[in-house]
Amino acid sequence: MGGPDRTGAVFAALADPTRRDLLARLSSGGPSTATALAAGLPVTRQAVARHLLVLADAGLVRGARAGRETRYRVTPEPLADAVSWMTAVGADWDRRLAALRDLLA
Amino acid sequence: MGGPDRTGAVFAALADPTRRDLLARLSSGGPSTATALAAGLPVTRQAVARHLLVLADAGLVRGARAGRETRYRVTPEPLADAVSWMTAVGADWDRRLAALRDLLA
DNA sequence: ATGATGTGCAACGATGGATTTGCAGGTCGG
DNA sequence: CCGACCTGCAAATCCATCGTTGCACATCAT
Repeated sequence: MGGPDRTGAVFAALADPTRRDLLARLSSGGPSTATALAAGLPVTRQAVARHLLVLADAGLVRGARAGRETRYRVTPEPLADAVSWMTAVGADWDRRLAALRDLLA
Repeated sequence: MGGPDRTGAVFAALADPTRRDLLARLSSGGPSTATALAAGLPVTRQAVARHLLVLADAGLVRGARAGRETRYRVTPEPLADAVSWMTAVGADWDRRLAALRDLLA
C-alpha cells in the first residue's frame, strides 16, 4: 500500500516539540506561512520551512502557494491511523488482561 | 508531573518501527524478556534491551526482574495522553472549519 | 563447584536529524 | 522597470540515535 511506514512517519513528525507546536498553532490559529510562524518561534524561517516539509511528508499539513506566499493548513486525517494503532495495542493488552482474569477466576 | 515533555517521549518511542513491533508483540503475546524478543527480530539482544529501556523511559512498558530474567509487560496508560493531544488538534481544526462554515453561511 | 543461561554496562563506528548561513528565483507594489 | 518581500535549494556543522562487539556479574541446573 503506497508509502512504507506511513504510521511511523506520523509518529516521527509528532516526536519533535517544534513540529507539535507548529501543528497546534496551525490548528488553533488557522492556516499560515512559514515566515509568519517563524516570527513566533525561536528558530529561523528555514528551520520552520523544513519542519513544515516533514509534516507535509507525513500528510499532516498541506501547503498551497498563493502568489508569492505559501499557506499551510492542517490535514488531520493521518492522525486517525496513528490513533488506530495505539488503541489496537491498548485493546490487545486489555483483552489479554481480561483473559488472564478469566483464567484466574 | 513527571518529566518534561512526556508526550514527546511517547511519540519518539513510537517513531521507531522496531519499538512498535516490540510493543505489539508484548501486547498480543504477553510479557516477555529481551532475549526471547530478540530471537524473533533481526537485531541483537542488546539492541532490543536498549529499545525496551526507551519504551520504559516513556512509560509504555515496565520491566520486573524475576530471578535471572527480566520480564517486560505493557503499561499503556501514556498512550492516553498521546491520543488526547492528537484528538485535541483534530477537534481544534474541526471547530475552526465549523466556524468558517458558519461565517460563510 | 561448574557450566550454561540471562542480564547490564561501556566503547565504537555509522547513520540520520536539526539548525544555521548563503544564495538565487519568483512575485507584488510604486 | 525597480526595490522589497517571500520562497526554495545547497552546503556545512553539531548532536542524538541505532546497532554492533566485548566484557563482567548474577542466577539456575547438575
